[in-house]
Amino acid sequence: MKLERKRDMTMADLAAAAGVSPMTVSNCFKHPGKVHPDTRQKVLEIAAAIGYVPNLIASSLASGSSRMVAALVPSLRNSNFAKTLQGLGDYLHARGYELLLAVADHPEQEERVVRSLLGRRAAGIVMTGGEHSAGTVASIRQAGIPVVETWLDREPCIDMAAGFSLFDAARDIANMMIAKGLQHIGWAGHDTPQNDRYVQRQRGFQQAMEDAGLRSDLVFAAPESVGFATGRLAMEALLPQEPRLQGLCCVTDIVASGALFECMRRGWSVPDRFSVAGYGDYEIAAEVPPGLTTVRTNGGEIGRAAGEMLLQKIETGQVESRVRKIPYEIIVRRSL
Amino acid sequence: MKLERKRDMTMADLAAAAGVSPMTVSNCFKHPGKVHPDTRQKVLEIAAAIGYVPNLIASSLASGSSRMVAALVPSLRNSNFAKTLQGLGDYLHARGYELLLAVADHPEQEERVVRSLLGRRAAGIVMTGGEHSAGTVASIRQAGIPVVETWLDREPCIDMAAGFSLFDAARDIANMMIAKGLQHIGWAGHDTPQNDRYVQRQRGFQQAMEDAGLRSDLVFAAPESVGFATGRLAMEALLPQEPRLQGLCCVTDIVASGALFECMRRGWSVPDRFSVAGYGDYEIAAEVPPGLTTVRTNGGEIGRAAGEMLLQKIETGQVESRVRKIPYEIIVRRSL
DNA sequence: CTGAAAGCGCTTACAG
DNA sequence: CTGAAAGCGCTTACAG
Repeated sequence: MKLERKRDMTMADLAAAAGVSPMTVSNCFKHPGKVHPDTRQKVLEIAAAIGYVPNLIASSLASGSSRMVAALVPSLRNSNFAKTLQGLGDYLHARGYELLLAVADHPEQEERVVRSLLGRRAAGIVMTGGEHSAGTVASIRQAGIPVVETWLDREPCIDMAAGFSLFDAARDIANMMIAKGLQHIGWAGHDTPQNDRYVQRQRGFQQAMEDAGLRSDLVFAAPESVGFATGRLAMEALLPQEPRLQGLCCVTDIVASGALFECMRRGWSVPDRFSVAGYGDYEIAAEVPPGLTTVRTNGGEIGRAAGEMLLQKIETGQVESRVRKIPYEIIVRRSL
Repeated sequence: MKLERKRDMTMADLAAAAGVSPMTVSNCFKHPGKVHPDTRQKVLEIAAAIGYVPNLIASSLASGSSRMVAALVPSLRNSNFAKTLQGLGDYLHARGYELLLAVADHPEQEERVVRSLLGRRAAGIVMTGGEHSAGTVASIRQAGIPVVETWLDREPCIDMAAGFSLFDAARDIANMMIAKGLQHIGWAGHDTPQNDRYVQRQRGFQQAMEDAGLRSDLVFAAPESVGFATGRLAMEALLPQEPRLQGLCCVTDIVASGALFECMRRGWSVPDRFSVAGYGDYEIAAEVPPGLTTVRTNGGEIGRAAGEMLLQKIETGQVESRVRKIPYEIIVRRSL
């Protein structure tokens, strides 16, 4: 007994049903202006009636264009990336492109995913950050596909970049703590040399401390993933090192909220007894008592800009500027 | 002047370079056992050397199989979905399938996205929840593609389902509040009849209250999106209605955390002055003082189960059981 | 405005 | 173990 594969309804079937040639059907969808209104209406009606769904795989192969852009993020749990993806998706959809989402949180997986995206002939790729394995970069270069790296505003980049300087933003908020008169400030971050986005922030903090002639080595680097617990652990680790510790500069608002929670548990008033700075301006920043002073980034705009650059490059082969700066700002609340 | 489209390196190119026929090349990748080890090694070496990337679009068209499963989520900001996607992705990748992620947060967008997924001939679809527009359901049925609806454990479903009863879980935790002796309990949720997952939870809460002979209409439904602010707004709205209010049962841990923040601001001790129940056991539940009692769901397992059912259906045409129950549990901390 | 023919880059039986 | 031929469902110049 042989399993017969169910055959999809095809353009030829629709053409037969409508009494026209397949290529007239094709034109009805792709170049409506080229076919007589009556013919078009009839074809479209019959298509709807019989439930014809154009095979986009065949379409891509024949046309050599997938009209599909891929976005690669390291994690789905970060609301910043969610905003970037939203901004990117909205831009692409409005222009008839689709967004294919892929997740890769370590270099090996990234290489696998990139190969697959290239295999599916994505029209362009949006990546997160600027750290990629040599294999990934080589595949992309070889394929000659347009790429935008996001949360980055510097060259060298593989192709294009949209974002801001994570280093500058962290330095700015650390400087704000210093300007408040704090002298003993710690950093709560993540021990991951792979994650360049975290490394940049830590360096920005340290630069500010050094420039002010303050101790810059009160650094807690979470060994595992970074989260609410990191804020608590940082305080537990740093206070014994420096009992005069007056504040904590955190790699994300989540970590900062965890530090605020720890202050509540200890009954420490914020900012009188202890100050906390965040990064990201997540929703929690405005709600957690007493309100978190933080860096507001514009993830949505980064996504939109990435989409714009990518489509420009895809459609014209070039782009106005390879690097687009998306400003950040510091939002002052009551935690420092 | 004519723009010449850059041609990809093709299997024929690789075959020529290796001195074999294209179909031997194809076999090297797809059926390695069918080709002599020496030949295979040579082909693979040359492929790597010249940077050949198989065209998966052509492959899909020729073979009639995309080996690509699509997942549709309403939002990227929910860490529960992130876990489901992770569980699903891991399962699929281990079996040579890939995960295509799509986001749709309203019916209209869902229909568009589903049409596109069908057009790209996804091998199966994982959806979130059980509420879908008639158009979406019709397209899916017409295509005859396997579908798993997640966060659901009931029939009727379009095809298959994996999850638990959101209603039961909410009723259970409300019953726990009642068992503690609380009599005046409010609900903090979302005003969205479209979001069946929220509606089910609210009904579960109300059922518990009614069964206990208590007032079940102390309900706050956030008009906009639901978040930390919702917890605060619910308290502000419900307290005037019922000054004896003793606790709040919340649609998510985020909302519950917002309520805890409001208690801190008011200087109300939890749970003595006020009790709070969450839903989801997000990371914040264990960290926010004094610890949130909540429903722990198993998003990762839901994703894995969905993948398992889907591949079974894709590969064998049938499935052991159309509905798979994934248990939840109540995690007791100190907020009630 | 409409259509016959060739081709996109693979895979699938089927022979050798 | 290897390969010539047909075909997957579209689109693309090119004629009519």
